[in-house]
Amino acid sequence: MSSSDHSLRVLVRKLESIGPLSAEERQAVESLPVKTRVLEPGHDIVNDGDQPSHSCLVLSGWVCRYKMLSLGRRQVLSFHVAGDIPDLQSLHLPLMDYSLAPLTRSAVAFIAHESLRELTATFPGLAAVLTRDLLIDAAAYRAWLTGLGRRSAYERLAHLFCELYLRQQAVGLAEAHRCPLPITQMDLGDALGLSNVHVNRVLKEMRGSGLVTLRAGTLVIEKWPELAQAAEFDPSYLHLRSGHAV
Amino acid sequence: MSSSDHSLRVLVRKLESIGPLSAEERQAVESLPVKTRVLEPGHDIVNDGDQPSHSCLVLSGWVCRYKMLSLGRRQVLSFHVAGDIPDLQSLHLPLMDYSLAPLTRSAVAFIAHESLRELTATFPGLAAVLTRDLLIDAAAYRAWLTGLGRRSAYERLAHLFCELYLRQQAVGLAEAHRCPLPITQMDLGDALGLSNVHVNRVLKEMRGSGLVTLRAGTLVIEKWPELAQAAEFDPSYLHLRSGHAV
DNA sequence: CGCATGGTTGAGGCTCATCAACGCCCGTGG
DNA sequence: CCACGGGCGTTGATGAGCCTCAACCATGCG
Repeated sequence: MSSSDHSLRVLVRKLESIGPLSAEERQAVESLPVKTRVLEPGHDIVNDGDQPSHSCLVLSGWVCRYKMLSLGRRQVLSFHVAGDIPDLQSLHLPLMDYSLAPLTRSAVAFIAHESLRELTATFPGLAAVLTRDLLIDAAAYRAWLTGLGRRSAYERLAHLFCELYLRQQAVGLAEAHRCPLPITQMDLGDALGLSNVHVNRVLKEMRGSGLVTLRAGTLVIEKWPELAQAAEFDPSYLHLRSGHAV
Repeated sequence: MSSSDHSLRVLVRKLESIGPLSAEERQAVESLPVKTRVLEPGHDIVNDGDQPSHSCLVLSGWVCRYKMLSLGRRQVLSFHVAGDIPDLQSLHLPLMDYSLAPLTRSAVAFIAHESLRELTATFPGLAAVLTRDLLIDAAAYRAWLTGLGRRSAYERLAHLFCELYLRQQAVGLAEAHRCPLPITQMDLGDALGLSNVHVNRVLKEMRGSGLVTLRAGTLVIEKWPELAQAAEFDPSYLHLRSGHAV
């Protein structure tokens, strides 16, 4: 079931934000066989403990990785937008150690591991880009870890906003000074190790200081320099190819 | 400058804890050219922002990854023991986004990226094992992230102890119910997002409840089941080949 | 012996969690 | 068309968990 509507272009765009692709490589990516689905929040894509035979490319909407603890405690590990393949690592590490779920209505394309193996065997350049993508992922974990361990609630939110803006900009999903952020304050809290109540209070404070406004699923960054400074944000961990002027 | 004393056996042992190696692969790893050094705490191995041309294999002692923030805030991202190559990712991601430092007097072997590239080009099986190692690293980040975000101080310490015990057991560094842990309470705090004072208090509490004792650089696990339960510890994220009975 | 490093303990305070109530928006069904 | 309900955002009150500061102790080393 090939994609007739070029939905795989979001993947090409993402990979090109990481490293250059040849025309052949672009072509090979775009003709990957996929199964497309539209998913609603509340229905997980893959679960902790699974051994999936496909990986999941996000085509639209927002998806997150998360882990659960007792007493309903949830930790969101990352957010994903169009172009991301959050469970790419299951190609090399069969057993899932986290779950994957849509946070909004999302379209995803399932790509068989077999297809990916064939692709990377044929195009070592693509294999290298995908490896880089996995390692950039790890760099993002390091940044989040630093935030959870040593940043205040205010700094954590500021840092997350910087990251999400730049990542979306890199794949053409952001406008000047604004980008989509259609997730609940609960989800933000679960990502930042905070309660939804406290997220709300910090957002109010940020709004008051005129740095950032989050409303109706849109993030508006009014003062990028101040925001980046408050977050001690250094974009190098995203390892983006392009500059990121705002 | 080859290793005359087979110091690379620690690497073989580590890689075999991840996946099987053929005799040729073992031989190839053991004959990697390396430069060995002994390093003292306080002198970083690699720094945030560097673009190293070598990766660093730990031969003995304890090494950590860390990131710094303003006001002296430090976040330790991982601990490493003999057999680990903490900055292996610099082979694919040239720019370091964290620093690497010894926590005790440590012996390390520097392996040129060029040598590693040659090795993985010749032995795809080794390339696969190294990739798996990088991804297991990411799994550990996820476990730590969950701890920092959603676990109490007590649970975080318990979880860390479980991880460090099993990882050392996997490469033959642990005895029954005990293993080395020669790092300061300050370092533990910087890893767990806690102050050294609070680490001290929680350790006292654990000692009191008879679960775990940490003294003179040795961790003694008196009640593994209770400890693992308190931590909600699930070892699957370590993706070890062997079972891990205690 | 004196000093440095790291471990231990107490007092007080701040950040953030929890609980609870209320308002808004929007979809749904009578 | 309106009543109802659920999800989400907002606000207040209270308290737990952990931090900071500061002092003191134990150990090891020159």
